[in-house]
Amino acid sequence: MSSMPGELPVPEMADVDLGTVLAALADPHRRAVVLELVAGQDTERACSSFPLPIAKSTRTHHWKVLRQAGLVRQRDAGNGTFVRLRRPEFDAKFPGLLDVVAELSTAR
Amino acid sequence: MSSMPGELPVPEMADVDLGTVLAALADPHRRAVVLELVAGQDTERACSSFPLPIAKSTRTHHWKVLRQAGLVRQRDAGNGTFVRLRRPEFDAKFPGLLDVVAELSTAR
DNA sequence: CCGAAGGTTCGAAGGTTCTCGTACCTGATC
DNA sequence: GATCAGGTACGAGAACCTTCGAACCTTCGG
Repeated sequence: MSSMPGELPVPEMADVDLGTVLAALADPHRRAVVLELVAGQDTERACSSFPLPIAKSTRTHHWKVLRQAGLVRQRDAGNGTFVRLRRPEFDAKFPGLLDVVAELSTAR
Repeated sequence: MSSMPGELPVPEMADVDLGTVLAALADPHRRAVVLELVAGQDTERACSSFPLPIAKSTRTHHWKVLRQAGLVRQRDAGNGTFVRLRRPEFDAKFPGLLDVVAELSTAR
């Protein structure tokens, strides 16, 4: 569990389980978010910038799931929070997974 | 829904949703089964040949989930049932997914 | 015919997930 | 200071998932 000022705690990548990752990616809302993050390279994005048709508290829940699955890192800036993929880290542990899922979500 | 003599019904591959697939693969027991099937190429295997530490009725449940996720085809031979991956079909719709997940489940 | 092996169906318990509303907090803006 | 936008924490409900046991079915081997 690393935690810097404003950084919400995330699990060590070594402790992240594949099953947890797949479960996190199974939800359409979360997959949509991850898809946008992948598309935007590893840039940081405001959490409020995702057009999810769900309540505020539900969004908070989904961010938590994504954090705990090791997919994203979240920074609290007082007003507004920001997310970014744990890109190099995640790919080191699960090479190819993010790209394949992003590819499959986009292509039809 | 195709169904031949002894073949349990499976969804059309076109109707299979990525979320459903990822959810199916999120479970450790089911992932273990899929992993073995991938390792054994696309050979058919007896359902009873998988060393799962769970009750009979629970196994039945998991086979159903895997069938409905479009991952396997199951044949009922009176005594004993048999499974095989829907390999060429599945890869056509979700290229790379099965290989990546199998790879990530094996390597550690 | 009888039993054992392999499976399905059913119902139920226990846990988890997704969802929401309400209350509350923090920074920026008026 | 009041207000607003963005978020979190908490509690609750509905739905779903995993699991099991009990009852039942079918086939094969004696």
